[in-house]
Amino acid sequence: MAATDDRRICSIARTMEVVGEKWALLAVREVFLGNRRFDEMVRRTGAPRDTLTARLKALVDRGILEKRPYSEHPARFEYFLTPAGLDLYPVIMSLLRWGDDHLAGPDGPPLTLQHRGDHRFVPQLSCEVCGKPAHPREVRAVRH
Amino acid sequence: MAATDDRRICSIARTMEVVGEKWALLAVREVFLGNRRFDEMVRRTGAPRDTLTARLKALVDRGILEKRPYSEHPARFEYFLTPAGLDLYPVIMSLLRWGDDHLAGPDGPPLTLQHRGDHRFVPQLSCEVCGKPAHPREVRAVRH
DNA sequence: CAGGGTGAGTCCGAAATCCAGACCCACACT
DNA sequence: AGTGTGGGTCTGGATTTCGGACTCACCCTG
Repeated sequence: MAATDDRRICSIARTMEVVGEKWALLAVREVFLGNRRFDEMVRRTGAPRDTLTARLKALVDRGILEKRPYSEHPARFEYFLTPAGLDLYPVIMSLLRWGDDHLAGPDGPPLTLQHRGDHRFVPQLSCEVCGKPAHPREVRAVRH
Repeated sequence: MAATDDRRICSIARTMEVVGEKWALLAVREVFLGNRRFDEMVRRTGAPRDTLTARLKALVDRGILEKRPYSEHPARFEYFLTPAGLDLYPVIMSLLRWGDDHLAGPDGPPLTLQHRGDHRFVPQLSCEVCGKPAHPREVRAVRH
């Protein structure tokens, strides 16, 4: 009977509420790639203009993007990443890595990345404290 | 006029198609936390039973989870991560880190993690090639 | 000046999804 | 006999998403 709301209080769930809606992360991806304008994002992502409008607004409201005019009069805008938005980089890169590893076609990953100009960038999870790569087996959750 | 489909071919988009639907990643989170059963996942995530049924089926079809019976006759099942599923760990941890950094309440992050039993685990993005932490500024996309 | 193009949206009705909650069935426990 | 549990299915309504057409203000070209 008890209306058991054992729903986990969790940073993952909270984050998903902010960036988990359809097209939100692809809009952010475009900004990371330097595409800051509405029409360009529509073209690159394939999102309905409608939906993209709503997502961008939400991302601005949530402090992930910042909307700046680059021309008044024909009022035109560009979207920039805030510091919080920049912090989504690991999320984007982890998704990219997984897709590269598990969904790449015969001609390999569609996009190649370079790190510090001198070697291939291969995203990986590590531990900021000890600096070593991290694997699920080595991590334990501690109820607090 | 040209029906310009400049949609980017991209591992991020492809990954989102697989795990980007609502509740999919939270179901995966539960399995990482050791909760392998349907009812438990419903309770912990708050997802509609319906939707969760659909997600689990999709995740199994996509090779991210594996459904194993742990009792026949009252037919009962548990879900396990496949190797591809385990590879989602960085995605989950990156989302967690972002939530910890940007959405935590006054009493800090809801969940603490431990790495190799002897220190706090703080998820971070690094480069597998050079082993160093990676920041957006240091990475360049190369059209190929 | 007419015609076309661009950027950033808005509006529309149709289609797909998601939702809460009720229901179901097979079994175990008391 | 009655209650509980596990893993669902069903239903009907609410919410989102969709593709495409439309708008509006401006610029550029001939």
